[in-house]
Amino acid sequence: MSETDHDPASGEPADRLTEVFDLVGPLYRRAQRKVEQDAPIEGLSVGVRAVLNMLREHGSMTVPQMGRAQALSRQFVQRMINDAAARHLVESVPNPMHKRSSLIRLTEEGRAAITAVVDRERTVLRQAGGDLTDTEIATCIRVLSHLLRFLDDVDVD
Amino acid sequence: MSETDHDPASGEPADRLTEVFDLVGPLYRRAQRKVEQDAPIEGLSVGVRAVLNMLREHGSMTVPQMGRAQALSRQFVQRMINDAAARHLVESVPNPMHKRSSLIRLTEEGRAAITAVVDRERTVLRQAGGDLTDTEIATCIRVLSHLLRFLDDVDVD
DNA sequence: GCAATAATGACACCTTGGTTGTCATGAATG
DNA sequence: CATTCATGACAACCAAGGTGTCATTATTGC
Repeated sequence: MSETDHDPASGEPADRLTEVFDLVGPLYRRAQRKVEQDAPIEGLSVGVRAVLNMLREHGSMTVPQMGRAQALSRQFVQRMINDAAARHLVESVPNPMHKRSSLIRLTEEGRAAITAVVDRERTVLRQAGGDLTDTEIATCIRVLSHLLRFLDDVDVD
Repeated sequence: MSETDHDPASGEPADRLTEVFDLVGPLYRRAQRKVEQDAPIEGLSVGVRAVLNMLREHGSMTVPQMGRAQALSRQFVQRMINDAAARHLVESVPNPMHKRSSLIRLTEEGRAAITAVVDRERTVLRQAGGDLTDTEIATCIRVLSHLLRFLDDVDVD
């Protein structure tokens, strides 16, 4: 049928990259649905989950830092953090570096919650991994990171 | 800065897959922003772009078919198609297979629009490709497809 | 030390991708 | 022929995420 009129195997890398992005969309949507259908146990919205996860892997940071790190608007991150704080998942501690913007830190409760969620996700992903090799996954990560870095010049706020 | 100094690359493939999804989110958001900041020339929303692109690569299909193909709700696809139809980017032609549900086909105008958008995106991606090899990209596509297929059991509608 | 500037927090509002629910209708199938 | 199923249309709704604005407070430059 109307296969790619340009031979994919020999084609420009750019064509293949289009394919990558055609996959990223559905993948993102489905993952999001899976997560929010799976994680209501902790009652974490996707946004809150995201910021908690940032804190989990990066350690304490300020709100604007988190926004920049994920190319999310400062205000959005703030809202998520406020939400999380209201549930005692994070707390703000004075920041020795910046007087005005305090560091956000996971509470024990928060750490427990995000760890539980991530662990649950990992369990699912372990099945999803299937026959994928480490090398393949590493390559995938490298490609995606590369693309992400390239698109990184967007400025929010 | 955000070196992975605390994140040992040890481990289960599942851990690496978590990384993949951690990349998919930001990538999706940024790509979306790039697209909609780049494509307002044609005035295509992300949704309309998506359905047009489906028609472009797959040929004419019915609305429910498109929904199933992308795990989007029938109604959402319909809205996008209606939108596109209102702008004469698609038209419905009688379907020899199903009397009731007509085939949606790209108009010349629609084909021109989606082709222009995709081409423009390709140009950007060509730079983004950089030093990525075809093999790497192919691997990435394989991994993502695999994951997508795994998450595919979601049912909408 | 003081004025100018930039960064932060707070809050309100908006857009939009996407779902769900419902209904009428017309087709497919028993 | 009766029933079921699929489609289109439309409305209500939700959540992710952005934008605009303002007051406040640091930080910087002089």
